[in-house]
Amino acid sequence: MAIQVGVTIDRSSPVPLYHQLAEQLSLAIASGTLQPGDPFENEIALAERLNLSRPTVRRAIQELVNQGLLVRRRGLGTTVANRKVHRRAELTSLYDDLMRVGGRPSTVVLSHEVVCDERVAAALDLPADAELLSIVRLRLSDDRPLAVLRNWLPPALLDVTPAELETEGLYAVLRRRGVRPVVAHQTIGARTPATAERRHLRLRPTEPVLTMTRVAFDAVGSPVEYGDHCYRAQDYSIEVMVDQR
Amino acid sequence: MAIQVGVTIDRSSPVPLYHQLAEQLSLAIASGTLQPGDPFENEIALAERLNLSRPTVRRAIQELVNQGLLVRRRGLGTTVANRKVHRRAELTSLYDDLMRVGGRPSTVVLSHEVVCDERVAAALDLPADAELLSIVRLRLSDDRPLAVLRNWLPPALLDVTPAELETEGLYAVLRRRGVRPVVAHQTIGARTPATAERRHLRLRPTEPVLTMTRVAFDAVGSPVEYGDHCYRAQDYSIEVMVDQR
DNA sequence: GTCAAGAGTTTGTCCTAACATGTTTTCATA
DNA sequence: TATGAAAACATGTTAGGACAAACTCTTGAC
Repeated sequence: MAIQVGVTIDRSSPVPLYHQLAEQLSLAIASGTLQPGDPFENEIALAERLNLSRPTVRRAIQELVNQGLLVRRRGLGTTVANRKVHRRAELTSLYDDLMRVGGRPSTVVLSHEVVCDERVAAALDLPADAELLSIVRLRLSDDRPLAVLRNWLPPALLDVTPAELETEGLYAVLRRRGVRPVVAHQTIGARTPATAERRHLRLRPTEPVLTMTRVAFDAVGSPVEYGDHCYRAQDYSIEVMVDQR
Repeated sequence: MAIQVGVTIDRSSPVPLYHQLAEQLSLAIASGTLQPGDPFENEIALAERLNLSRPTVRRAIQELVNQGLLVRRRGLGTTVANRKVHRRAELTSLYDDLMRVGGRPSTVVLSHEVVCDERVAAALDLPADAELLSIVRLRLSDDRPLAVLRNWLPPALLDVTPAELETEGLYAVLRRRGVRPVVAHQTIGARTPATAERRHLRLRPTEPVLTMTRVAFDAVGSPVEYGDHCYRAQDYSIEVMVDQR
């Protein structure tokens, strides 16, 4: 039999109804109230029970399907997806990643200056002579060096200070300014490190680094950040969810 | 002024109207008929002109927004997004990638046998004693070795033959069987290669390999493939589009 | 006993309609 | 002339209904 999830809808809230519903269903799945394979209450019954219209309920369910939490099959109904396919939203910074796994991250700002760089400007879709804030940071986890992070910020963000960057991740700093990256293009590779990088990361001669260059934009397509990072390959890997819709 | 794109809708086609519209708009953007920054005809006018309802037109536009082709702003209208943020659906195999850039890829099947592997079975969410088809391939581009590809396929795909794999990419073989991966979880790293890998890839002692392990599932959450690949880092990088919705 | 037709269930598509909310432009007033 | 209110405009949210298509399961015929 279909499982009835406890949901409360607040019609006076500014949060859209479909989003309220999606959040609560998502929580029910995350908390284990709904297990993978469990049949889901059908759209029409759910709409009737919650006094919502079918399009609203449908949209909430669609949101979870897009996240890979639910699977719909015509004629059969909707079921909770295999846990392995649950995708989580990505686009976090290394600092966030380390915080989440309980590391004790710290940052040393190696360099912080305004520059012009034709190649970076082109990648960010800015004029070639645009002033960019160039930042080089050494990221450590529990006092062990982990990565050398080179970043360039667009003209609107020249006021980012070294002090901010030593206490927070770059993305947190951007978020506090209302800048929210929503799409990024990353290229991931590997190489033997340059001398300076090897020294900073305390690598032995044969050890490789994992490299990632990233271009990030916000919702309206304004450039947010260009990054060129290299990581100690022994201690770091990059996880990516890929999907085709 | 808003640009009117030429669109023809075939109501007798089994293809949903919103998808017909989305495809044709997508084409107009790809072909350059619509340039980045161009204002888009508004939803209501477009619906009226094409004799479609607003929800249908909205859905088509939403599809393109999800792909990053369009940007909507309430009160302002919809515009064609900056070309840099156009994301393209990923989840292609190395073979497809090489074909696209005009390389001449070839494949040597090094090993092809049915095995049991507890670790792989767990990743694919299968019982520990499930029979898996283990495949090891050497991928070459213009006769230069590029990657060593180790893959494991679930019990339903034990009939995949070495001959197929030498003429096509793995994903093409799966597609012909009606198996369509829609979501994958990848972990990307770097390391120094094992002796056998170094020999196959003709690497000098200090050169690193880029590694990628991948678990792929289809739309209903059935496992499709487990892959453990290593690439010549000099000749290959992995591109990923990341987004937050 | 087996196979096929049909009923029932559930999601997929499409429509009309109304009101809300955020932006820009216009125009009247101080 | 400057300022603020209102209008015009575009997307966002929600509702309710109708029919289509895919799948399962039961029933009935051979």
